[in-house]
Amino acid sequence: MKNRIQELRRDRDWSQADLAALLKVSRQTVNALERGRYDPSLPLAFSIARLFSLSIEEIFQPDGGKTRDKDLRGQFGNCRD
Amino acid sequence: MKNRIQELRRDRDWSQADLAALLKVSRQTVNALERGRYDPSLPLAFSIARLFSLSIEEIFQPDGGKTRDKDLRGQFGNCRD
DNA sequence: TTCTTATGTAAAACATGTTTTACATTTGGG
DNA sequence: CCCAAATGTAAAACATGTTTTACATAAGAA
Repeated sequence: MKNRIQELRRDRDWSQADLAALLKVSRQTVNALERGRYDPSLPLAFSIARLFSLSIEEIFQPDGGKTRDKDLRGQFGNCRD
Repeated sequence: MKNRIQELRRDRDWSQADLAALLKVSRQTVNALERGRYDPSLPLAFSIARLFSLSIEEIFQPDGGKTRDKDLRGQFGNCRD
């Protein structure tokens, strides 16, 4: 998943710490999100979208990561519950 | 976070297992999401939205849960890193 | 150069999301 | 009633997201 958090933050001249405070998460979380180390939870994604007055889709874009199909080879034919 | 997954699934006459297969997650995950036991990851939310050809915002709605402010009393005034 | 702010990183602990296995309950059709 | 499919639930294990503490580095201002 790609995101435009850094771009949107810089447009507003906010530091990572500023943004973290507004979102009420740690600065490390903002840093990790900007650097693509992991994706935010859905609730945090909503907070981010609201803060920037954009839709989630305008900020986050599936990029061939987890939104793409998993590799399922060899995992079928035995799927009892 | 509220969601309309069950409604959208029933509109299409799919079982939870059908939907799980389409999303490539377990049936228990679909059940848990419908029953509001937890929110999906952002990537899974995207998969769900795409499957139903809707935006994430049309399916998921913050409902006063984690999207609302945390209780921050007494947590400020000492925020060194 | 020194001080300060901003940013990158790391490890541990903890919280949340997901799978697997397994079983119970409900529902509708025969 | 009986049977099958659908749904609800639970515990353990594992994966991912988040916080806390702590430190390193870069860059700019004084």
